[in-house]
Amino acid sequence: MFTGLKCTEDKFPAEALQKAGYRTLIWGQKTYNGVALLSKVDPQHPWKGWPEGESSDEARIIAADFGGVEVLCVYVPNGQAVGTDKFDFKMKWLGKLHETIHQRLKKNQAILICGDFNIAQSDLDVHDPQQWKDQCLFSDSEKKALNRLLELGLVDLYRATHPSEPGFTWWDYRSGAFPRNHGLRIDLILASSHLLDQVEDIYVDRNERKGEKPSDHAPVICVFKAAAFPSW
DNA sequence: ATGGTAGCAGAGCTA
Repeated sequence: MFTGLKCTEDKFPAEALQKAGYRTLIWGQKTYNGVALLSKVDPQHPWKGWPEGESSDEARIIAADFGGVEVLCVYVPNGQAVGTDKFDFKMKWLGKLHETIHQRLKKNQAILICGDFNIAQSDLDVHDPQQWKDQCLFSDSEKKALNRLLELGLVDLYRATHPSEPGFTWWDYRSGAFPRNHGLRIDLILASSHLLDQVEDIYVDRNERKGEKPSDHAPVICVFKAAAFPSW
């Protein structure tokens, strides 16, 4: 699962990935956004934008069914700052995501929603909750929107298995945030609750935030037991 | 105190 490709599909290394054995679902966009799903099994019923055919100008969500579990890759708008037009757009986008997930859970569809949520939910998810209080990524309205998603019946897989580890996934490029561990946990894997028992291992790979030209995010790696996807 | 860094694209916007 990838977000923030910042390129059109022709610039994404799909061929190399396919040679390495991955199926690729890509929704690219010039300069901004962009999402992709890689898999070792065939995706079924893929869609992007919004599921009922509603179009979207921004490449922020791509999904497909993999062996009976629908996987949604999301790049939630950053929101820039509380009170801006971009923040309003973020809140509206989260409303649509809520409705989309609600429809799927109503049909008992097993789902996994992973990506950059651009929201830190609790004090444990933030290096300095006082500094971040009421700021974009940590405002009450954003936290409430994320809580509404979870209340539909989803589990935050990392937090459920690591109740006291911060598990930061993002550190600003500025001010030496990574070496100081001034991070936030904003990249999440939310799942239908029955999938929690199927988690073999889940962790943040901090090594991806090191080295030459790293992303400002580190990936959350989740390994499921084979029983989670019986048809694979 | 409104900085600071990075990517894309080729200046300024977004994060």
